[in-house]
Amino acid sequence: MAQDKNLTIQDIAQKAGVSIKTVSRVFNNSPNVRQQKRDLVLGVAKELGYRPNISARQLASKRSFVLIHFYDNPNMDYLAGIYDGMREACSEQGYYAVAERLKLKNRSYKDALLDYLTRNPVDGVILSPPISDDKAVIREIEKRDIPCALISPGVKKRNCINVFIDEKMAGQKMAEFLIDRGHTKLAFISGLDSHSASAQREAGFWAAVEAHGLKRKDMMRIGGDFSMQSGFTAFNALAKSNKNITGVFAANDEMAIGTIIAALRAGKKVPEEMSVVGFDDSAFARAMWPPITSLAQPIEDMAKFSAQKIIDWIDTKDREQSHYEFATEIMVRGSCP
Amino acid sequence: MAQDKNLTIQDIAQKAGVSIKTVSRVFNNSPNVRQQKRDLVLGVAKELGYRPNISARQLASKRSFVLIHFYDNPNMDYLAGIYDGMREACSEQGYYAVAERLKLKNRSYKDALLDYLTRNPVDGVILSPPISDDKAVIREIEKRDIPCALISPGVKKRNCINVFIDEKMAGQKMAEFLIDRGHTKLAFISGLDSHSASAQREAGFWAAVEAHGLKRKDMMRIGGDFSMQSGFTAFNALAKSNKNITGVFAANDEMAIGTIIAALRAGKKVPEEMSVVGFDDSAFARAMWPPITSLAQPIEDMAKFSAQKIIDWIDTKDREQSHYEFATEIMVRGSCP
DNA sequence: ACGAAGAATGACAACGTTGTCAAATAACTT
DNA sequence: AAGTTATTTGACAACGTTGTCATTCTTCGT
Repeated sequence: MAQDKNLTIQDIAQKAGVSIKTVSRVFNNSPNVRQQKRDLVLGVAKELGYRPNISARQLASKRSFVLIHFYDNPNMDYLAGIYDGMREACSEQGYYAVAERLKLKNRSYKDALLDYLTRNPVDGVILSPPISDDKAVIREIEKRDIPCALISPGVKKRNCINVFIDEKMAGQKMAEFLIDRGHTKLAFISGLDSHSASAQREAGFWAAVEAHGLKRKDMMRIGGDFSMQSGFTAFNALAKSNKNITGVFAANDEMAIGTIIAALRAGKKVPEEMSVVGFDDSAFARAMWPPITSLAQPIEDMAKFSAQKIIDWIDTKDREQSHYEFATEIMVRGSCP
Repeated sequence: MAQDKNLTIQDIAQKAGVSIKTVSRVFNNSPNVRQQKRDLVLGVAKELGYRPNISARQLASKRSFVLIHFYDNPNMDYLAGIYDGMREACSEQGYYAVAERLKLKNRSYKDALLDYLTRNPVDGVILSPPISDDKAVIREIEKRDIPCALISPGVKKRNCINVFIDEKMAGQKMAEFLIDRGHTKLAFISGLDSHSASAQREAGFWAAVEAHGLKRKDMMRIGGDFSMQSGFTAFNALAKSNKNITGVFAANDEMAIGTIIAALRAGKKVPEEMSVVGFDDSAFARAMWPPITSLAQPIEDMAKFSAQKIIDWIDTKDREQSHYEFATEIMVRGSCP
């Protein structure tokens, strides 16, 4: 198998003794092909190492074979994870994975979307936070009957494929991780309000506080914006208070890093005098020193799964289900061992 | 202009009163079309908002309209810059920008390349360090007559488009920046040997030392590998020596960050007791605290330019020149103000 | 065992470009 | 002004698929 040469459907059809159209049907998972022929064709194709010509497919079918990921969160780690996952699913099925930033801050982002959609037809869409919660965007996509998957949406939509982790439970797990290690005075550093995930993580935080009978007045809640910078300021707020916080839970890794650096500058040892946990398991969290204990979500798997489900949806014109929850894992590292 | 509807060459030809083929010629910058007709066609096309159908083009011409960037340096900032630059040039010309990692560490990377090239035909290639110095890769690409641009190659190749900055001069500039601020005891933290850029930056460093009559024995040279981790260890080496180094030049930002964090942990203030400069002007260098003084190269422009030149090369079957040098700039920030 | 209905198959024309090659036109030569 | 040559144009057949629709096989009910 895996020969070169530009084989065409013609070649396969000839060798298998069937018509061109039957081969085409097999490769499109179309119904109405006897299993026996299907196997025959697949066998011959594999033997000869045939790969369909995407351009011809696009031209004839008027499909684009493009799956696009619209995002507005410039976290490169996260994006790379999604892209890799998408690509894995796509390349198996002869689709293209594409990513495009949609800046929600710009007033005209909806026009940009429409513009993009008319200029570059796409067969499926994946949205990540915060766009997975943008009703206007989702509406436009639904209006065009484009299959759509939402990664970690704040509210699940019934017409989309929803792929998510239990953010609240994850938040609770992280808080309990701190509590289990003896910390009773905790701080939560929140992210941007436009990301509903931050609020859910916070809810989990408070649920853990409640469940373990800790006093709310020993807790602190500091508003951040997911940036390293806001981690610095958060630490300053912490230091100014006399709450004697020893456990910090930042809603993402960048803020955790910011907190740790500010702490180091202030001469406070991490984790000896203060433990910090993050969220996202980013590359920098691993590279920091101390490396940061963080919650890992299987973002690459989630993206791959989303892409796979969208492709199924395109192929079958029907999707089985719309809710898929993924498991998370705490990566224990030096910042809170 | 910019109407919707799927216009075809046919429509334009009709409205302009010329043949389909003439329109095709105009859109391919083919020679042998009277300027008058060219303008006419272009005008009509613009008025109607025509956009060529890429699939049909690919199918008929057997070109892929794909420009691919092969890389093996997982620095996301750098990659994103290159990708954005490529995409800008590509989208103007109806090309696709694609990126693919080639892991030089894997013994089979050459097979992976060949595999990729036969599976996914590409019209042009852009290589970034360290791949822009890999002779085997370059040879395979030349063998297939695929136009190729090298970004920051260690040695320029005459059959490729070479796009670069003067690494040695840049290194010298950074070292002199430290010297100008009164530092006389300097350290250089090198990167991986496989990146020739690191050696050139070091050469610049020593040139500056020489030019300013500083004593070589007051200097330190510490081997790193571009990772944050190696920045930590570098600082430790620094601290152990009794050279009393006050100015550190790291061959990239990650190592500069590592150095600073290690310094903070050791209770050494940056920049008060020690100044640190980096290289690359990465997002994290800007976000750190203190933010890091770093050398910015116009990587996005360089990539856009490379893509543009490759497309010209494809179109005209001939390239004008092969060496293009870009200017750099020191971004002065808190780590060495 | 005979239709009727449904499932499986194939012939052939799209799809929107570019390549080829011949025809028409312009630009020189002498 | 006629003969050459170069430039410009266009007709028509690819390119490798899928859509449509007619045809042939199955299966099932009676």
